[in-house]
Amino acid sequence: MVENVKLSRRERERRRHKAEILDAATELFSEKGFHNVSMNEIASEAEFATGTLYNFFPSKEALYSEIMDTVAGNVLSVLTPILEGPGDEKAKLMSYFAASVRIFHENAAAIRLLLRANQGRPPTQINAANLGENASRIHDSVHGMLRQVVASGIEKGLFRALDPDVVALALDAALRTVVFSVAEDANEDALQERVSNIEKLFFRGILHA
Amino acid sequence: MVENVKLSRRERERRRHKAEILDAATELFSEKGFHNVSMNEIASEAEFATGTLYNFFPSKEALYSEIMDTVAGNVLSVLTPILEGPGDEKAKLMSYFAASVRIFHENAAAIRLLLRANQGRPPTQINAANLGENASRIHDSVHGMLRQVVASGIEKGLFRALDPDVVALALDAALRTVVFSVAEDANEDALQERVSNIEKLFFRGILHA
Amino acid sequence: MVENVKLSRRERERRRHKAEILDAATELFSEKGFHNVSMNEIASEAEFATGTLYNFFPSKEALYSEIMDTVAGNVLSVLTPILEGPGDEKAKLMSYFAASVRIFHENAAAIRLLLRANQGRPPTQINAANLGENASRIHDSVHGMLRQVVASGIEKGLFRALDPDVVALALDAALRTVVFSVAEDANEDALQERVSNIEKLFFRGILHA
Amino acid sequence: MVENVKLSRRERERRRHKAEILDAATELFSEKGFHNVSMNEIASEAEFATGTLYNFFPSKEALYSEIMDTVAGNVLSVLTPILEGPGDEKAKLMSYFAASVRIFHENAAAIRLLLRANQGRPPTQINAANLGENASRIHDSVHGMLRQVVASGIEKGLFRALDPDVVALALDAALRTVVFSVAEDANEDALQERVSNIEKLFFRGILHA
DNA sequence: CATGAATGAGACTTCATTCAT
DNA sequence: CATGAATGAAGTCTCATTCAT
Repeated sequence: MVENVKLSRRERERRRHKAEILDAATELFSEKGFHNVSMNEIASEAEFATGTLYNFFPSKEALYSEIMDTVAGNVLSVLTPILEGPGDEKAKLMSYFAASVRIFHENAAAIRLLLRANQGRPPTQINAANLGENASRIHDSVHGMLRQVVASGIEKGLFRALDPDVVALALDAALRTVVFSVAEDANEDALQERVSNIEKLFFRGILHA
Repeated sequence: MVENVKLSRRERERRRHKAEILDAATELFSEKGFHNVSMNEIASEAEFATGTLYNFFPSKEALYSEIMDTVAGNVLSVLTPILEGPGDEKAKLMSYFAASVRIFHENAAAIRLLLRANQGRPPTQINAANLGENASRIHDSVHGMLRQVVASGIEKGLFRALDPDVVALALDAALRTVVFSVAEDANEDALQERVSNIEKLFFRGILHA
Repeated sequence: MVENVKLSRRERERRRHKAEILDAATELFSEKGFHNVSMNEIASEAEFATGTLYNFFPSKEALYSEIMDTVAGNVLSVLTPILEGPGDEKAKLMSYFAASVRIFHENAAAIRLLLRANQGRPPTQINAANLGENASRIHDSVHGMLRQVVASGIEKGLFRALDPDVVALALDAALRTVVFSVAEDANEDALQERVSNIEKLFFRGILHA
Repeated sequence: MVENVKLSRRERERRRHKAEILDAATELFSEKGFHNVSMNEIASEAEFATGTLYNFFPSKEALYSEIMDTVAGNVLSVLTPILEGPGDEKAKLMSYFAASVRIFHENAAAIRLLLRANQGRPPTQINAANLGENASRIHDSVHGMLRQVVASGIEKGLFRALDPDVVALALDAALRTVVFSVAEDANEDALQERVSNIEKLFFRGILHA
């Protein structure tokens, strides 16, 4: 990003402050849930005054949304090239598994929040309007790509002829659940070990004998 | 239920009213989430005055808890005999799949609520105290029984030697997600069709060739 | 009272029930204060349904008032003949002391409530309207009679020429405070012993050498 | 108070606002009693929004408590040096009388509230917990010091051998009652005149002939 | 009269948001 | 931009009172 070059001190500070707020909010939301965290609490954790938050975000929901957008961007920027790039379907799925584990360790709190925001498909959870829609969008995106990979694998005769939608759903759900079944501070090896079980399970399940 | 015989009209009305409140609350909670539903809203939906709710439940949380307890009881009363009863492991899992589909159609709104309350393992979502603990308990119960079935199948040489904990987690997550991926008013056949895909996927994945 | 003779069973029951409610209420009010006792609580303690209370008293305040009126009647019916009857002033005061002690043991809870309701002269305590006015009335009555006795004693040259209003106030306050400084279940002898100290104190204070 | 020097405008305003709230609350509580005053009423009287009160006091009870603590501090800071300082017992009592009158004129509303909160010894009046405990503490403190003075006077042969506990109780009760028997806006001379009657009464009552 | 569920006004309290400094 | 006191709408819960049975 070329823009980094010409940032004034003011602008750099501004970004740093915004990031501090986002970090504090992510941590608190992840820990206690959207409704059990007040703006005062976030401000205090970020070491700013309450009003300052409103210089960066027009509302509590906007702050929440921005967290979601950020993590969604992170996740998609990693997963999209893998799932939509070149390569055979089995390899894509393997990369997807590996990448998911990595992303978890980088964005633990935010992802935990993301996952919790919108479990299945159902309506909004955060508020009646549309707070969870970002989370939904990323789920849908990943799910769509995953389904495409599966469908394509089936077409090529690589995978068994199961409903790609169901397979993608199951794959994603199982992976996410297992990844988040380990404590947040678990070491990555333990996690890898667990995930490899899912790989074995699924590959045998979908691959043609 | 023999007990019904001896109930006074008063008592019968009281139970009916309580049930009406529970139904209204379940519907609203499921739709909008715990924090986005007010007691006034529930009362209004149930066609009672606000204060009336407090003749049945000491607090909003207690009302929520009772919904959770009820659905937990329903689910466990169906699943426990299946998973802990007699029979070989493969048959148990098949029954588990079938039963899950059936329970969904009976308790749709409440289960949707249950599932959403506490996704993975993480801390509470509803409030800092322990509102989601019922949901957790049932997840843990089902997961434990499932893991036991898997472990037992592995011991007998029926299943491949994968981590039973991971397998149980994946199985449960995939099933739940798929079940709830269909619209609430979907017909049962479509659901069965989708679930049968999971069966095929998993059985091939875990059964010894 | 002749009326007792011809009371139907119905009427006798009614009175008994009313008395039971009054007793329960007196006990509770005395213990926890007017605002910390609910009508449900009183009903429950008296072993009646909530609505039944309203067959006897039009409101919570009326119930409270009736307690006050009753105890006021009791107190005045004992004290009035003593303070306004015949006899010299010193003897009247001595009888007043003795009678006060006796009344306490008979109406402990209610009097405790009475005393607490309206301490000095000041405005209402119970509610903005006039709930404490009964308590005020009896205070004023007793105080007036006492002042009259003192004034009369001064006129006759029996007592020192102090302000009768102040003397009456001090006498009454000191006596009440001392009487209620002993535990509710204290034995009467201890109480008598304490009160005799007040007698000595006051008589020396007001009698001419 | 040197500390005032370094207070920021913000801090000064904050203190002023807090004082305004306390004043409004004291006035209202004193007039109508704790339970008959709502937080909205206090806010309105103090010309703030309801929520603002909670920036200063965590609860209505805390607000009440702070009033009590303040007046208790005022009273004790004046009375303690007098009753526990040097000097003979008769002089102490005379100073105590004079000081009580003075304190009344300075803290009228609050003291009225204090006196009313807990009349004799009995349980709590304000709420079941312990709201009145401050009032109790100061009563007990003053009473204890007074008793000590009386006991000491008796030992020295200055006072007659009466029960010091009873004498202290009577003294305190009589004084308080008389002090509060005058209208809040009475002039101090009238009050002094009344109190001097109590002095004469008591000193003749307790002093050895 | 007795019952006790239902009512709904009103109390306390929280918290997202604003704004003067 | 930063501050943090002020705001006031909204939420949970209590309780005196009513009324159909």
